[in-house]
Amino acid sequence: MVTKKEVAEYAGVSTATVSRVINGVGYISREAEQKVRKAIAELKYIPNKLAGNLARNRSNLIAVLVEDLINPYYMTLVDAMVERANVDNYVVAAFAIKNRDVQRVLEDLAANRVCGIVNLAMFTCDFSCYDVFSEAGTKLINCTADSSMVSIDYRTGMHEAMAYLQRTGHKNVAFIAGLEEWLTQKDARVCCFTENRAAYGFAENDKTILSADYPLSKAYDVGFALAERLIRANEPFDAVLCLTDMMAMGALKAFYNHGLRIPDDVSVIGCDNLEFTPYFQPALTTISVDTRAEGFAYIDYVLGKTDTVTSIPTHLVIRDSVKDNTRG
Amino acid sequence: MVTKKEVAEYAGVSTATVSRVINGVGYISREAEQKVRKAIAELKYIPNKLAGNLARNRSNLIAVLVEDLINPYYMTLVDAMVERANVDNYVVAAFAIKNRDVQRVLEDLAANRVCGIVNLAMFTCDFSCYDVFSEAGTKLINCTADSSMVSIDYRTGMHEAMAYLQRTGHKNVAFIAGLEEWLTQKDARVCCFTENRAAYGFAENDKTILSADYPLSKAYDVGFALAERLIRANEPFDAVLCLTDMMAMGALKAFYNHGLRIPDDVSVIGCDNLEFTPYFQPALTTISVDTRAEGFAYIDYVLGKTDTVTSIPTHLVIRDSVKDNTRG
DNA sequence: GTGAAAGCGCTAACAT
DNA sequence: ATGTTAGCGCTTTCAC
Repeated sequence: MVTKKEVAEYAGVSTATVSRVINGVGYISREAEQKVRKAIAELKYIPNKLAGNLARNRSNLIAVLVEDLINPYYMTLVDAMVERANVDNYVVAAFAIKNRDVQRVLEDLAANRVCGIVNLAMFTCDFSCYDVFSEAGTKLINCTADSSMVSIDYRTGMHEAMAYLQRTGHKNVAFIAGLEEWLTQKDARVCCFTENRAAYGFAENDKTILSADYPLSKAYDVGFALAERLIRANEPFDAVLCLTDMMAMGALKAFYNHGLRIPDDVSVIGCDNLEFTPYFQPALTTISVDTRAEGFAYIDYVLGKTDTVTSIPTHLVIRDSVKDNTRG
Repeated sequence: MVTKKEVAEYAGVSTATVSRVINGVGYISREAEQKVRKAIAELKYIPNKLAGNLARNRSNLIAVLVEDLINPYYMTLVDAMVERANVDNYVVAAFAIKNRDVQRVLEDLAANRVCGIVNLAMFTCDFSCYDVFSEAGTKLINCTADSSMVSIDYRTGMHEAMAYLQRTGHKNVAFIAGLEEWLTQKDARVCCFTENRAAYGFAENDKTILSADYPLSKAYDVGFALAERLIRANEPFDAVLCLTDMMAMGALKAFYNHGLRIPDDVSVIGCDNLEFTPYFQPALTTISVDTRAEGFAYIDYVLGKTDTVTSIPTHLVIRDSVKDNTRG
């Protein structure tokens, strides 16, 4: 493969000049630029990023840690990140944490001198793991106890959802949270719910806030299991909030299996607004998160374009899974 | 960060010796190995792959080209590839082709000297694009007109599905193929169907083999649209084969909207056995592809562990979306 | 068995 | 405005 040196010789200039036109940095004469561009085109020169990365001791690889690659929410996010990173010629690779030794993965990332790590997985890990990265100046997101630079404003969407349930005459709202107990109590969606349910006229029944072991188990399995638990619990409920759309998918199935009609017998609201939720049966009413903005924010931070915390908007998307009890 | 040289000095040997113990190549005395391992541990040495990649002019990056990152089938595949690649310390990154200039993506891959490209997307591209890679010895899958090294044996699964539909008394089987006309006619699943439908006693009605523009449009949208078209076509059908599970998802919704009950009014069979198809309503009967084997095969080929063509098995998974017409 | 040294292709500081 | 050159950290050949 043709090297920068060959291009330089072909164009009758030095490698530094070639670098300058490629990186668009420093002064170049119109004439020199012409010659270099011509040489690049004619020799079909393709810069070797491997060498560049080594020289500046920093790769153009951004790592995203996810629980599992099939999760549509994370992948929507990754999609947005890829898009944003690409405009600056960075590549993002997703690393699935599940079933793998986290320590080993991190060593891999260190070995490849990734320039940033976005942790989308909720695994727990001794923070000391990350020393090597902070030393190296790697940009970290959600990796340490530091307050995150990107925060999702779930409260707006939650309030819209709760107001909507109130308006449509619901009284007993259950919450399929799915996370482990201690995580459930920290989740912004759940907190917003427990803090405000009284104000919206909902019963304050903690027995209908259900925890499990997501993301250890798959979201739809968790949703299914918790919906069954809810049914068996014999507590009143006329609506169910689900932490994620995939949990809602499982819950829908469980209700269906038990002969409960949605939304006639029970209303369901999801969260994430995954692209295929309109195809759920019934089409799911859900809280939409601006994942594009979220993904962009992560990359902008990693690339040093932002250093203020970004708030990601959410809002309720109304479809067919909530019944209006105030009408016949 | 500590370098190989520092390790060498600390251990009182040369860098070459350190390399040897790390790569497990060449002769090393028991004693030297001890010292080196000790030095590595104490200095917390992490090899710099950037430098290694440059020196051997070949990265440890395997690129996977996909239509879009949210497609669960592709991501299941990518998941398997990641797993397999990781045992040899290779990293795989997925590149979404949609909405991006393919040429630009390929240049990116070339610039990063990826060691292999697995093309899972069905985009069309002048094969000359790939010259630069074959020159460089990059392993290519599904990138040129060459017969692929990995082939999915859809015929087995299709025969099982057709036999099952025959056994359960179906006569008019439609096929939601979704691809463009010319691709539909080349698809192994569709071909198997048209070649054998008569043998299974199904009507030979080409009007119920439906094409569209997948993957340009989303699979569920295509499935939805084609199911509607099928309903309006006024051709008889008592069962519908779908090219993919996601198309089936859309089709299910369309049938439901038109008051058709599945499987009572029409039977549906999907393909791929996505992990959440049990949660479709009804739970989807579908042709399962061994995606794990498929992903492994791709990586094994890229890593030069295989050079014979691998055949990936498929089989029918029976759930609740097909009615047994032979019983009451 | 082990070490010395010549690259790999590029960047960036410095010189001109 | 352009050229020179010393690394970046590792691999690998060749000599000992």
